[in-house]
Amino acid sequence: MAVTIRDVARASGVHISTVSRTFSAPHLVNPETRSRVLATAEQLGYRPNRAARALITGRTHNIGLIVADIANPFFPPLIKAAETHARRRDYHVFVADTDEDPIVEAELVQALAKQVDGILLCSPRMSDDQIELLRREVPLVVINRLITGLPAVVMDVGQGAREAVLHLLGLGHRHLVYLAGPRGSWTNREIRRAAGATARAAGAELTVLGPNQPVEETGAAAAEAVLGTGATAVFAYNDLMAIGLLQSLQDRGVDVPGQVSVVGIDDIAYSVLVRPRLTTVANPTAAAGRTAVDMLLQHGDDGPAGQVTLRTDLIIRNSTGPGPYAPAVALNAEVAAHVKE
Amino acid sequence: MAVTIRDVARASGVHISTVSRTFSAPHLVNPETRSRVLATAEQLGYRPNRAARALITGRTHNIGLIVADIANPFFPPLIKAAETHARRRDYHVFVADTDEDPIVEAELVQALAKQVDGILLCSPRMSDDQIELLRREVPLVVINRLITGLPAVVMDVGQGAREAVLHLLGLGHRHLVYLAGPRGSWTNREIRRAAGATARAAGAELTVLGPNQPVEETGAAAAEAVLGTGATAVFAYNDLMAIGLLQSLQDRGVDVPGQVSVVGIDDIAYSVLVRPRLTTVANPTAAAGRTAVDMLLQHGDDGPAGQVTLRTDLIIRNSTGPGPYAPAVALNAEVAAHVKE
DNA sequence: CTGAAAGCGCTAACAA
DNA sequence: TTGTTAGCGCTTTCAG
Repeated sequence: MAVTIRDVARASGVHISTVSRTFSAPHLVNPETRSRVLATAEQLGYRPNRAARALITGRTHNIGLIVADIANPFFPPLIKAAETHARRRDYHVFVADTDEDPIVEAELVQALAKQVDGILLCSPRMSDDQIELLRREVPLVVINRLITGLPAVVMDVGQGAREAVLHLLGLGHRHLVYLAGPRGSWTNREIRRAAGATARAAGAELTVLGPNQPVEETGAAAAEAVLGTGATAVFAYNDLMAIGLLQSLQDRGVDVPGQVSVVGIDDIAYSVLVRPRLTTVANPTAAAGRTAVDMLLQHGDDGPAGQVTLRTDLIIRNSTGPGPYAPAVALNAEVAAHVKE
Repeated sequence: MAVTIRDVARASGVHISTVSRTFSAPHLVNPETRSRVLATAEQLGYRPNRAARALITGRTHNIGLIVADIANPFFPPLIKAAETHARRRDYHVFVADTDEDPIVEAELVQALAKQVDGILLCSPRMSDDQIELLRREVPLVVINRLITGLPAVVMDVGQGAREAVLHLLGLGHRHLVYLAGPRGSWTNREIRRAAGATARAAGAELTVLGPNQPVEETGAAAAEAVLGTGATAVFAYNDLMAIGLLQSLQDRGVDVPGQVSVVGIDDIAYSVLVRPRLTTVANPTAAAGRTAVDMLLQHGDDGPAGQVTLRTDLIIRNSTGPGPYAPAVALNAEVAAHVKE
């Protein structure tokens, strides 16, 4: 089999515990001995067996990352950032995909629990109670959801939604559609709440269409319904749906943003690849991934769990344009004041 | 700490080895005893510690999956398929991203080697020698690359390239551009070779532009160069580049496919989201992911490594149209005969 | 600073 | 069918 600590000990003429120390507590070993051990280890190609180490230290140096759908372009940048950041801290990341299914999600947490030092739950679809139960089995950090007492990093989609609605209002739109996301999504609730409050405060109408699976197809399929409402602007749960809608509207001969304005959320890479380029609320997914890893690894150091909120940014591109009403130039500030809670 | 095999043994009044057997060789234990053990295990919430098990069996039940860039939409469907398929066989998947860097790639293999039962190398950028060295440390299955003696699953991009070029030729194009992919990519070499041979056999011209990083930006940046060649059709290393080029051409007022035809490879989800919809060679990425997992897990059973080639399919959409020459209706069959080696 | 010894949680012969 | 006995490769007291 592979070369073990014993081989190194023998080859360098010391006891295995000295070899062990050389790797896990170098300062406790004589510099000369240390370099000799290191040299033979190097030469033999020795690499500590993490499973064995985990057995005794109780730390696996693995992290679990559970996402709703790897194929959704929202996740890859987050996964990538988390993985790279974790690796830099000598951790490996297990990635698992739940296919948007809360049952699978719970099973995955259980399956991974003993294999990892903690799990990053990204956009979980489980109920709060469910998560509450699971957190006893394994340290959890939740991304894109707020649960009392649980460490979390969320992207402030509420603020983003508010800005987006204000943007639309300022453009002269008075009847908006919110093309909702999936049931069980905290993000979806946040957006809906914030968008609703903002529209209401301005005396504008907001029609909610949904819930929907957060994929292009549902966006495209919603075109008829959107047109049926008579609204002149649509705010979608994510860019995927916004893009699906955008293309579907254009395929029907509806001009965007001439007749209908469309705004998305996430700022996925493809939002600049469609024409018109998509106006959207940028989510700091990479930062969220890194932050979540940090929170998980600090877990225990600073007692009670923190909750970090990351800023979002409205990026105005070409899928939004003037609405049928007079541009409410002063509206932005005015409404903002109202809305500020 | 967590509940161990000893707790279960005590609680159910048997020896730990009986508990062990209940889980790893159920048929060797009395049905009554078994159900009793199972019941207490269930009740105590016992879950075998995989690290401990791995230590003795030598099998971690983990698989490593190394990809060039998670954020490249080519990979997520493959990752997802591999992960789901592996999980069904009770394996977990470590996903790692190399950022297209062969050095990082090699380091990752080494780091993961002891943690996993094998590694799936997807579109590796390393040299053959490098990979040859690494395969001694850990079982490897390579995706999208052929290396003598190494199990591999490849998507037949050569055939796809041939079909694509024939399609273009049949449309009346005689001067094509191949917008190349990254250096070190086997896929890139295959495409180039097949496309070149096919064009040559038909007496058409093929200009190669590259190598390039396989991202939208380079596709967009290549617009000028493409126009400069005077070619009327472009075949890109992947959809990302094709889409970047497509939009960049349109932004310059060049009609696609009116003036220039564009075809990509991969058939990523976004290829139908752009207008015109992209003509492309569909790669069976999900099947590749599943097949690779199977090959890795069968490793050893059937001795020498197999090499599986998966079919690709040309999907004709709207980014390709008539070229300046007479449509060579009969050309397809004719050239195909020539090209068939 | 280094060696000896005792396990981490589990499996795998071997006996009984 | 079940219990006993060794470890897997490593860390961690505790002596020396």
